[in-house]
Amino acid sequence: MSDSRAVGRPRGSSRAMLEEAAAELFLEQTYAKTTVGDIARRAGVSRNTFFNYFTAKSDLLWVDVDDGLATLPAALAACDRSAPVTESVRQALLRVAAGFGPGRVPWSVTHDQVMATTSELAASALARLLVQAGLVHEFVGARPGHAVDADPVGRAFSTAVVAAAATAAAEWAAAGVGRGDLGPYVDVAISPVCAGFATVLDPA
Amino acid sequence: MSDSRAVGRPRGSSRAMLEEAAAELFLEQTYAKTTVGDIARRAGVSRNTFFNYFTAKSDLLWVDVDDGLATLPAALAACDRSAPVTESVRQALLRVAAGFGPGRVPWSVTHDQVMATTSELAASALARLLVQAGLVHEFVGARPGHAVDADPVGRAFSTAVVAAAATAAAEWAAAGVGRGDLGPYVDVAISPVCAGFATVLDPA
DNA sequence: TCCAGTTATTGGATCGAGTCCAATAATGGC
DNA sequence: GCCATTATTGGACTCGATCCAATAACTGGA
Repeated sequence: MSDSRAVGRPRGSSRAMLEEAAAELFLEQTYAKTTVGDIARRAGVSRNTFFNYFTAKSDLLWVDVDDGLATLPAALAACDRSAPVTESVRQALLRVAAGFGPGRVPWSVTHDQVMATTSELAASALARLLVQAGLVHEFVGARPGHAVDADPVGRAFSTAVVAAAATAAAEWAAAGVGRGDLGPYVDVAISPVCAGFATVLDPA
Repeated sequence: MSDSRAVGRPRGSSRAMLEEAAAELFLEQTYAKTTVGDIARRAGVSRNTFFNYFTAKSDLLWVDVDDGLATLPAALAACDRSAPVTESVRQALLRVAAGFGPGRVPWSVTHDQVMATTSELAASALARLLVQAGLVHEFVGARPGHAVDADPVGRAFSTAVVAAAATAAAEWAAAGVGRGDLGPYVDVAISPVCAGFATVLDPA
């Protein structure tokens, strides 16, 4: 799991450079009015190099979010396996949410300018949502004692709980200065979902 | 609310023509490999004319879905206002789902070929999901006795329940031949969500 | 019949995201 | 110095989407 970057031409650029350049430009102009070419130029690299680091321009809106979301698998794995599934998922999501304090608000949601980019943002948003829901569903399905025929229910739960959490995150970000931590927002949003599915998913 | 198409040059083409042309091409080639130009050519119109009828190529994946979703406002309005909110929403969604029988499976979900188009489909999918969630949320918020400070909860409920319904629809479509009506799928998926939020949203 | 207003259709130009490929640069190991 | 490996680059290309000006087809009225 080490670098394994001992051979070949060393990178002359970095993700961070591009992220910084993009952040500047998104402030100066809008997200929409900033082209990939602009970002690459300011970062001092070729347009193609940009696509060596990011698969899409919209990735830049999610750098912070993706960092946070990356902790979900670990949070799920660290759960007490004797607790009810819904409770485990709830705690895992809260743990992920705990990673976001008032100061750490991702690009995708803060600046209203960005929000104008509805369609492109929607695409990238759902992509992430589905990935997280998939992780949760995998976790739910792996629990011993989980009935196979309850799978549709598990999938519904996974999607619903992640969607609720995402909604909470959106409200938190929109709350502006004075929003506290993300945790409480998520708690309020996902607890009813977990409670509702508890009777169906958790062994009697 | 009548035609009001008495003046001006009459349309030489129609949405239906383009939809048919697209359906043929999606079968022959993939969705991905079919360009807007292809569709327009087969329909016998200009490429620009296509964009007079549809705002995006992806709209074609959702013609059936959009028809069905259009009935949601009416279904919500027709609800018994004395019943608990969560129950009203549940019934409204089930009524919308009832519009989809085994024979009526929309393009967006049936053919696996289409599913390959993840990103473009995701964009259009979330757009629709958010619209429906917005409608539900509006409905929930308009209920008398709905506490204003419960608004975040209402929003979480709206998003979660719509997401669960969408998941159910996806499973239903993926079930292949022999899938029955959409109703039962949706019922199983959204009932726990409604139950979970009932204690929080419905007046004690 | 001619004209004005209205709407539909069209061609052409333009932009920008994303992909592909072949050439080249910079490293480490031999 | 040669080789395998990896990063970077330029260029060409496709395609979705937008914009604009021109034109076609209809209406009603003078």
